[in-house]
Amino acid sequence: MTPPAAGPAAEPDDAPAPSPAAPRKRGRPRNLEPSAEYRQRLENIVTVAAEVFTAQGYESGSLDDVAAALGLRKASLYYYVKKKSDLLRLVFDRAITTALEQVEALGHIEDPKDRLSALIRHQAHLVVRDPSLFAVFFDHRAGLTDEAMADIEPNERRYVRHFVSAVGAAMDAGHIAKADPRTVAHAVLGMTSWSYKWFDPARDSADGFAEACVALVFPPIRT
Amino acid sequence: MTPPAAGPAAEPDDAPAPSPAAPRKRGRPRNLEPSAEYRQRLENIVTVAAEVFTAQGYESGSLDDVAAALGLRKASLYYYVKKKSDLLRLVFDRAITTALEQVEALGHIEDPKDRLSALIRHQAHLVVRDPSLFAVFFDHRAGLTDEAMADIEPNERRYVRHFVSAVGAAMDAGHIAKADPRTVAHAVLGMTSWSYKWFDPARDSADGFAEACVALVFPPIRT
DNA sequence: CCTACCGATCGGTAGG
DNA sequence: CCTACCGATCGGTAGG
Repeated sequence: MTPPAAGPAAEPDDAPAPSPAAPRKRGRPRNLEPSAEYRQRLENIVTVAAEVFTAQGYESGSLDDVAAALGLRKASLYYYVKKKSDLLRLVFDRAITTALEQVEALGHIEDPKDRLSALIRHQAHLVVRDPSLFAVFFDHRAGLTDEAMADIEPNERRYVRHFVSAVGAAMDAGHIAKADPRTVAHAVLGMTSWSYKWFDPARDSADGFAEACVALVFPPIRT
Repeated sequence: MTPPAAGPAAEPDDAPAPSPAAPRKRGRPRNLEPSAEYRQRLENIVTVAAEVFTAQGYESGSLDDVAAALGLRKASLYYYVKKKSDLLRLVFDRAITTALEQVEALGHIEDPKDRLSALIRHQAHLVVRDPSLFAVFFDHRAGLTDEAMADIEPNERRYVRHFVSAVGAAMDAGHIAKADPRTVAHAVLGMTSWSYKWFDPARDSADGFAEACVALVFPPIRT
């Protein structure tokens, strides 16, 4: 495997993109972008790290364990990350990024009931699809550095806000009982997210679970 | 502080209580029961350990950290436990024991709707009252030894069964939509238990939260 | 991406 | 309940 000129493990080096008016840099531009193969391998490392950290915890899942699961030596991981906590941060980044992207794609739904239903289905499927990613996200926050935490928290808040506002809209439209929207939003997030602790794909159906959650919040017309 | 003759850190030593027909043991009976003060101090250690493990995680919360939070030296903890994982097990024991006791006290309620409502209120208050105890219980299972795990799992299953059967009864009685009872039970457990991740006593009301959960499952009559 | 290695932390023990 | 201490693990580095 040929090392790219610069990867995430190298010095930050992400100078601001030259503004349109900036003078052209002299000479051959440095290879700032890591190669596609490199990024691909890093993605794989993150996936495996999430599995190891889920099974053993962040602290006791050693870099030797992660490397072994990848068929590498520990020192080779330092070619991809500068420190262990970078691995954790990458897991967290992937978790909120994918979650947030998908939720944002649902923001356009006008009808309050449809929007909240879609959010519930989304959250149920998201967590069930990637249990180890979210197990790390939910259970190993203590391992994050302060800086990583500071980066992630605003995104998390935005995420929760989508649920709070959808819950509030559903209340205003009379679809669910009036209560504190933040509380109810967290109840909804809890009932869906909790699945990483019990859901067994061999036994449970993702759709069945998602629909059960929707039906709990919006009970089908009763006789 | 005077050491009791034997504490949990000593050899198991819990010989079965002599059956009524067993011959009287000769001589002064050995002091098998740890003193009340000793047990009290151990309880305190468990409380503090739960806080330390919640804040830092089980692996990175060192025995030095736990001892310091108690105003002790690390080696002194070995007067109370034989190994670090005993501390974790004691936290888990306290969590399921109190949870199970309270749930069992609710089993007598006949009306399915009342019973499930009571279970929901119970779970909400339980977790909100003792967030660090349950944070450890929910997030640091990986630190348990296999034996501790084997001891705790059956109790946990019994606990879940209470919810599954109450959910099933509420479905049969037509109070909630028909679905897989196990799935719905876990949804209910999730929406209540999740509170250890977001509930802020300075901002949120425990009763308000509990009632919001009940209202989500049993919506008040709508106009 | 690997071999070899160092330093710090930490669970646990000795002995009082 | 404490002081002193040991051994193993593990994150991280040197150097190729």
